[in-house]
Amino acid sequence: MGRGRVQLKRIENKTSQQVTFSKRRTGLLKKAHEISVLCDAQVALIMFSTKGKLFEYSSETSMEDILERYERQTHTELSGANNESQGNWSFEYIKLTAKVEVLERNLRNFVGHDLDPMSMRELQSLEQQLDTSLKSKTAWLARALEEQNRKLAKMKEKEKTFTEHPHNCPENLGQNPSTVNLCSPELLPSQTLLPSLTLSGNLQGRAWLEEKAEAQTAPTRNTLMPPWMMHHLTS
Amino acid sequence: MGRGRVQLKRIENKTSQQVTFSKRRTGLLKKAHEISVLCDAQVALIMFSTKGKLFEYSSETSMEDILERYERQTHTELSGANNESQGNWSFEYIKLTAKVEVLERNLRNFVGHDLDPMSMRELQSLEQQLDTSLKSKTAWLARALEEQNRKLAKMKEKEKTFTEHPHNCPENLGQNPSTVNLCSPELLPSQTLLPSLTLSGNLQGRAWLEEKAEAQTAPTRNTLMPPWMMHHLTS
DNA sequence: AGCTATTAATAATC
DNA sequence: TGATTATTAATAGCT
Repeated sequence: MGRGRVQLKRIENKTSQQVTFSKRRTGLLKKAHEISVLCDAQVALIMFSTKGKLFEYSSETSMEDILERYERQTHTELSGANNESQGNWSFEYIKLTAKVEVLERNLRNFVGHDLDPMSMRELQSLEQQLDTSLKSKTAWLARALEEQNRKLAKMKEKEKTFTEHPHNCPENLGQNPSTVNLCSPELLPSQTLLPSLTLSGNLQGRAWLEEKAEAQTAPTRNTLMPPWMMHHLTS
Repeated sequence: MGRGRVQLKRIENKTSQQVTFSKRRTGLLKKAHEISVLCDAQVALIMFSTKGKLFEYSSETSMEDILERYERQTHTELSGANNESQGNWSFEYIKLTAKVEVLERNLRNFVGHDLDPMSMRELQSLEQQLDTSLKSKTAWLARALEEQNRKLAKMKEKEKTFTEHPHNCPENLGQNPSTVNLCSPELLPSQTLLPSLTLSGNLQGRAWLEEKAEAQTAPTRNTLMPPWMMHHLTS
């Protein structure tokens, strides 16, 4: 809806990208508000500009409420270990570590391979790979934690027996083993990380956007939305 | 943009409200996707229909990532007490967080771009930076691990002693408060991450890290958006 | 920032 | 729902 069609592709010119972002952002916020009012829907919209600036909209109920509801509705099936309990911190840390490593590896790959078009496309699957990687790692972590906990539980029990003789053991030694120990040797980062991800052979469906971007090849004017997005359109 | 203007007011007729929701939802999702691609923005959109059905969109990076980033950016609260080990942890964690953000941004930048020689050099610098940072992080972790392992060894020994001499209770085991415990409750991750950190000097001033004020749209003419919404448009 | 020429979204209707 | 069409709304390209 401007003077000429626009193809769904990243605007390279920083300035016009900025301008477009500003205009479309306004439009998007407006439409988000409209649908929330017209259809009495709860809407949360979060946008980060390239420079990292945050823009947000949330319908009547606070953003936090909506996000909470979202988490509730999505994270229901996931392991309840997501609570703010002990393991979380270390878990998050390890997660980040993994992420960095994968990112790093890919960057290295990037540099080393002089960035041919293939690599570029492969790069686009990075996020998905990250997700996968983290998921596996999570499983692994869970197993490790469980084992560790079992050990600690054993220890604790022994201590308990121990403390039944107060005169012999005045201190409460149960504090330390009461928490999951993420520092066990098995959890060394280097060992924690999964084997390197293969970049090759991960092209499934990712090139979709780019292909659509070059509209010249597509005589049919099809929807501008990628297939994966259609999933959300099912009502 | 239909046959007649539409008032920004809740549609009473349930059926037409539903129809409108369906149509506009599609449009909104599409536009969210478009702006994310065109302007290389991170976008998260969450919608709950009146009936409670969830619809969502998130640009490339996962929804969780975006929401995380959102929380990080909004909740600028600081955790109060920082003891030694805790401080280290937080610091490292925050550093990692920042790093991931930078990495992701750069990856996003590279994808779809042709890497010019300059960028290439920047990339290498980034990599170096990462190595250094990761090395220190690893070193720290190693130290923590060592200590933790020592503690465990002691415990085991104690256990052994206990088994052999039930009435003998070794002292000061696991009492060292400075002992690194990755699982200590005070280290809850949910307690905040600082706003983005600069990774270090040689990353600043890069073309791809360019910090520029966003060109803001400040509609003087009162469009359909209520005043309170304008807040989001304020720089 | 403003100003159009145009395209895109969509309300009404079938 | 899904398609069609008449209209309005959003905006790309400029200044």
